[in-house]
Amino acid sequence: MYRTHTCGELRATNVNQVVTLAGWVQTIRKFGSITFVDLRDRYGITQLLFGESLISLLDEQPLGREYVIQATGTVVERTNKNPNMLTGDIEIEIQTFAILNKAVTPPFTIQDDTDGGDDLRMKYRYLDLRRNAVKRNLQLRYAVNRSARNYLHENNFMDIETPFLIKSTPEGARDFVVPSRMNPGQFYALPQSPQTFKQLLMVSGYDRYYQVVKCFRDEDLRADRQPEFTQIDCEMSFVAQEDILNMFEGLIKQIFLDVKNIDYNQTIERMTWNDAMLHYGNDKPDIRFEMKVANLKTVFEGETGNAAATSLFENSGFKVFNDAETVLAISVPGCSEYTRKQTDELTEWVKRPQIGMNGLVYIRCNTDGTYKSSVDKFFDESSLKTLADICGAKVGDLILILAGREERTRKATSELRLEMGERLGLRRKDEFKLLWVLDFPLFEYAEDENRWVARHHPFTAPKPDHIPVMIGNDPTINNPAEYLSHPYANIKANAYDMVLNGNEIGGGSIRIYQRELQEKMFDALGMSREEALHKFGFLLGAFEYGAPPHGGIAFGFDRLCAILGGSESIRDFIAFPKNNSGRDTMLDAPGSIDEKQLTELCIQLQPTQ
RNA sequence: GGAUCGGUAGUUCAGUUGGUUAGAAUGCCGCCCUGUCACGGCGGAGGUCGCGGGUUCGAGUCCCGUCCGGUCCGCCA
Repeated sequence: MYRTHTCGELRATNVNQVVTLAGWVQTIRKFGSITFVDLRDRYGITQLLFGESLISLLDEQPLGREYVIQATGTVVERTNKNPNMLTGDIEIEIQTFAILNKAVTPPFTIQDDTDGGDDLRMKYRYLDLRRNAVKRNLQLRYAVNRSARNYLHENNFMDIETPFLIKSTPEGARDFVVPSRMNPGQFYALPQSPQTFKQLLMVSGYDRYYQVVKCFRDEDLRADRQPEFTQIDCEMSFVAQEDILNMFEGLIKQIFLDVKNIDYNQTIERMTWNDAMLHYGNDKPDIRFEMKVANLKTVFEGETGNAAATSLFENSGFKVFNDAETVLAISVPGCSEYTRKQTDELTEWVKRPQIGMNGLVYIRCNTDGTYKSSVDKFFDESSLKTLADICGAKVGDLILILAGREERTRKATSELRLEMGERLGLRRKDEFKLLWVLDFPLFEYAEDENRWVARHHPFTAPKPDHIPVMIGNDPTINNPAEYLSHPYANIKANAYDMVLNGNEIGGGSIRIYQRELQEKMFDALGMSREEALHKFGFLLGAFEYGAPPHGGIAFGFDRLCAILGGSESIRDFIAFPKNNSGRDTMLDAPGSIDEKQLTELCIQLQPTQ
């Protein structure tokens, strides 16, 4: 053995023991005849003391940062203790040491506050991983993994692996594709998720399945998105929505307890998708703070908005509101004293292309009970008061109003709400609020193709009482302009998302398990009978051999870890992540392949456009 | 596919209105130091200002193109 102890475990109780440690040189502090060396391994840092007798040896074999060394000596109590270190009461008085491997000077410092930028740390990820900050994240990830596995195991779930080389599916994200040498001209696809396999496992009778599994989607990336990411993928048989919600509330609570030592004993709130959109403008609302959206005038899902407000707009002569499809407002608490400069800045904020509004109207609910707005020309004091009351604004609030096309306005209002929540410090990283969002629409209208697409995926079942609507109606959209009045537009899915602090951390559904309904679904998505058979014949066939009612959920493992770790970026929680362009800068992947490999695969490259 | 910000010493950054020899901190190297733990002191080395072109007497600085990276929209569950 190279060592008797790790660098994190020696304490005052070990004094006088002769120990051997092995690890990396963190820092060297020379004082003429004595030298201190901080030795680091995965478990911690221990101070080594090289005394006078070792001076000449150190001259012959000088140490450097990140050298791997082995050192033997006696544990002694320090004269100057360091209360900031776990091993700060002791040091090792070295008798012998050996350099196991030299190291060149790393391109950035291996410290908690490194001087290296993201780019460089990714290129030398194996060095970055030595840093505490990154190590802590990976440890947290492992803790979440273990907690989830324990809980699922205790509840009879069985970990079953599913293949990575599968077949391309038409719906959903773009597939990553792998050429098959043995089947020239043909390709595997990497799974976007093990969705159909886990359903087949249900058909096979493995009534509780889980997997911590890689999924692949070839879409453009963000800070919180990777081309390959990990899901905690689960499926259960003989369950209705309520059973699933209970089971996985248990899972997330267990993770909170094991990983964060938080006893999440409050009821997990439930909200319909409609309410989420109406009151938060968002299908994954952050409910750590209120600031709900007031629907002054709205066309969302046939909602008419507030009649009093709407008629006020009609009488005001203020075209912006009166002509707008939708007028939404939020009441920002305690901001009535915002200066002109601040409201102007907010106006600029909503006018940025990412938000895309034309302007912002505000009403100050002054502390003296008066009202002052940016549209005083059109609304008298009593009208402003009426609007403020409709918005539920209190004295001291600043009401922010956006108007325009429904979809954009709602999204912008949601963004504005989150931004104001952020500015007011209402989105605390150490506060956790879970929420179920239920009753999503089953279908979404795809304008460019004039057809329905599955909002979740094509295996999601409608709410039980909406099944007849789906079966009894022709999915064809004859009049694109009025797709909203098509019966399919109102079919709700038996689906659920788990939301944590405004992030979707998990989502799933009760599945279709009857061939007829599944065929109707493919039909509704504009897939021909032949195409459905070709792509999903195996699933339709399986449903004929006794498929049990089933449903499941998948958690975004990387993102869950990031939120629990208080970080914005999932990259910090992945040992070897890819950058914004899907590149691994350490490997320099993806890369080109040999002509020989291409020939074997019968692949000819085209010049890039 | 689009928008936007950035690229200067090993690293993180500063660099004025276009003007002499491009700076700081940190890291690195050398010397000194027996109690440091962000050690300290003295000295030193270190630059294709991403790349290509243009404007100009003169470009790190202005313009065009290009490559790389960050963030966001579209896309994606």
